[in-house]
Amino acid sequence: MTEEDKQTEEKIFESATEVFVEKGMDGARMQDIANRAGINKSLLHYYYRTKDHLFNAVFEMIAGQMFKKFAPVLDENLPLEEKIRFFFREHIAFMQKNPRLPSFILNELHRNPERIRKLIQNIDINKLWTTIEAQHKEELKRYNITKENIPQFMTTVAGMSVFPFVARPVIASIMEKMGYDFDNYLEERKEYAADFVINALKKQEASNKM
Amino acid sequence: MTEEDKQTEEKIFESATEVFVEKGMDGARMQDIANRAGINKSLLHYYYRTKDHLFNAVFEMIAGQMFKKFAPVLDENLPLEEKIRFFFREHIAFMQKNPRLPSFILNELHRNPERIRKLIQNIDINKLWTTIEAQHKEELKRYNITKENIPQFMTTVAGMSVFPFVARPVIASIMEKMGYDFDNYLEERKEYAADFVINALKKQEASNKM
DNA sequence: TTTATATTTGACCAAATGGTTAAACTAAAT
DNA sequence: ATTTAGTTTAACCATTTGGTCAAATATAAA
Repeated sequence: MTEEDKQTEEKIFESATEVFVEKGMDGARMQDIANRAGINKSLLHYYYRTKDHLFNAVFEMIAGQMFKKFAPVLDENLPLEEKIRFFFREHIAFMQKNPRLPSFILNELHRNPERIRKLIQNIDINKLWTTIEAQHKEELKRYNITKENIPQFMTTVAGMSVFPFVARPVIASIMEKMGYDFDNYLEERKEYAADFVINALKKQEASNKM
Repeated sequence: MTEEDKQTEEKIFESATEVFVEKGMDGARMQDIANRAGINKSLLHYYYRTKDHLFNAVFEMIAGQMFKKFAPVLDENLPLEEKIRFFFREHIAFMQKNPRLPSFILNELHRNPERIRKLIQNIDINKLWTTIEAQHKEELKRYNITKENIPQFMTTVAGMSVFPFVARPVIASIMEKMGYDFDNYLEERKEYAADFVINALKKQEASNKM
């Protein structure tokens, strides 16, 4: 039945997501996925021909989900400063709920770089820049953000948000030794990161004037 | 012979390093390692009993190498600002030569978090803080870096340095689309990151005074 | 030179793993 | 009720893979 059908196919997809995200493509085992879904291994091949197919389905969904999280930043009609706060709040919150996604995605992109082309092919980066520039012309000028240095700025912002999750095991261990709580650190990071970036920009602005 | 011996064992180690760093533990194949070393697969087991043993040997060497790169920052007798510049220059330069190490290390720590304990067990973090505090008491106060928020600060700095390498495929692809050069971006990042961090601190300082 | 020791190899093995298939089962259509 | 189509399963297969072993080779010691 369509109902039962969806249930099975969906269960497979969910279990596959779990296993792939946790172990990566190379470490994942089809039997493991079948076990978690509580079904026979053959069903995996019945619904998704091969491990590769199944993995692709999962990866595309995950990567899409992650990239979508960046979009609202462009839509929201907020001053740059507020957008920065908005971004860190939303992005870190999303990763708090899905702490393994960043590592998973970056990792698999590393293993298979061609995948990236497919992910970013629809994005017209020059248009993106035009949009941003239109929205924040004065602020960008004030903060000395140019088309030339925007990659530096963007990767700084992205890194501040993503790095804690990519390096989670290390950071969490060290913090444990210091008697601090990692979850608390994440919570505080939403504000700390935003403040840090905004401070850097404002100082830049001050230096500019001289 | 000791000479031949070392040559073989070393060749194995080098090939293993290549393969493990490139493919990770799960993706690496013993046969692949043997082929690159130009020797019989059995020799791998002769010198390093199992794949796990071989991997451990490689990982410990790599991780040690990476962590050592953080040490000079503490030794150097420089003002904080200069230390920050020194760190980004040295750390990014090291990773430029070994662009895959960060992903490799973080990944494998993710796969086997217990490994971290072994890596950081010798580090007395409280003592580390005392050292830093002694070296930069005034600056820390000025910039409002406390024992409570130092994890935020340290991960920010580490992230700015490491993230470009962890997310290299994504960043490089997007930059290519923009007509920019990734290697150039890395080169510029040494200064950009330092400036950015120092700016953030200085603005913090300015706000503090009010 | 002969003996003992270390090194290297090819053949081999057992387990794991992705994938196939034919049969059994379920449920809707006739 | 019977046929038909879709779903699920157990048994099976071929290949890969980490690992072993005994024989062969080279090297040092006697």
